[in-house]
Amino acid sequence: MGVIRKTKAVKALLQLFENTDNAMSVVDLVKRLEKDINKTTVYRILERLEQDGVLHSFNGKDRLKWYAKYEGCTPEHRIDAHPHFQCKDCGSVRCLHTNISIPVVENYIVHSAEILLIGQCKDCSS
Amino acid sequence: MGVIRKTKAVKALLQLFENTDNAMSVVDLVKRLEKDINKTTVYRILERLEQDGVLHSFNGKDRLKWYAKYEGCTPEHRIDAHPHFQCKDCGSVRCLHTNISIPVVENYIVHSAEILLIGQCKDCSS
DNA sequence: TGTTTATTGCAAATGAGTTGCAATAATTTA
DNA sequence: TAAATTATTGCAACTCATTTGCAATAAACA
Repeated sequence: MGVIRKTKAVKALLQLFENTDNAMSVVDLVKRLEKDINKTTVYRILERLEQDGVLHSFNGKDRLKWYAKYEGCTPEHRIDAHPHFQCKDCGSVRCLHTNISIPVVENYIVHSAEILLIGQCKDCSS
Repeated sequence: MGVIRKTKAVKALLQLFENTDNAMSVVDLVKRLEKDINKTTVYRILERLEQDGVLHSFNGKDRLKWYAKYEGCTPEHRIDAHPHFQCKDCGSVRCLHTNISIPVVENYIVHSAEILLIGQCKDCSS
């Protein structure tokens, strides 16, 4: 578990996650930071932050890579994973704090689970 | 619900799904059929077959599009979705016939769920 | 048969994510 | 503190799955 240097770029990225529980796609993050940070750097910082347990990543229905704050779960203990919800109208993604138990499956050793619920968020259904 | 013409290309594709319960990635299907069917055509036939309820698609951990036979579930009734399992060693994907109940989530209308379990398959763990 | 409609192939485009490399910045060591 | 080592960043070019436009062909229908 290396130490992450709090460079200017790292700080700028972390700041975007500070005031929200929303997940953000890398595409979106790259766009928001493109004036200050290079695309490649964004990808690499996110990778480091995930390795260090600050963020976690998963794939959206849109097949983009999404990141959100890690909030407690350890990499070894992801089987009772929290689901993510993606709104099919606006595309936004949130971590849900409902834990879903994954049953033991015969013939398969399950290490982790990615649960993506798809539907409509509050804003888009009203 | 349109009728799918059983063209030569459609038949060739369906045949690949006939004797297996495995899911197949589009990349793999394209490769297997490249002598006879154009890549674009493969993509389009798969789309049609999904619209017609013959196949269903989902995303793998590898961010590829995967297809498998549909087996009973209707598009309107996917909430108690069956999970898919992807082996992180060999990359193979299977539909599991274990139904997982998705809890009702406040503030979100859940239409469907994508549950991907990641781990080791029988072949790779022995 | 002639006309409309669906299917296919091809080439080129799109766009997310990655790689190699040189430049810079931070840290360590002498 | 300066030199040496190590980590971070930017840039350009690349990879590769998926999509698009368009013309050619095949099937269905009148």
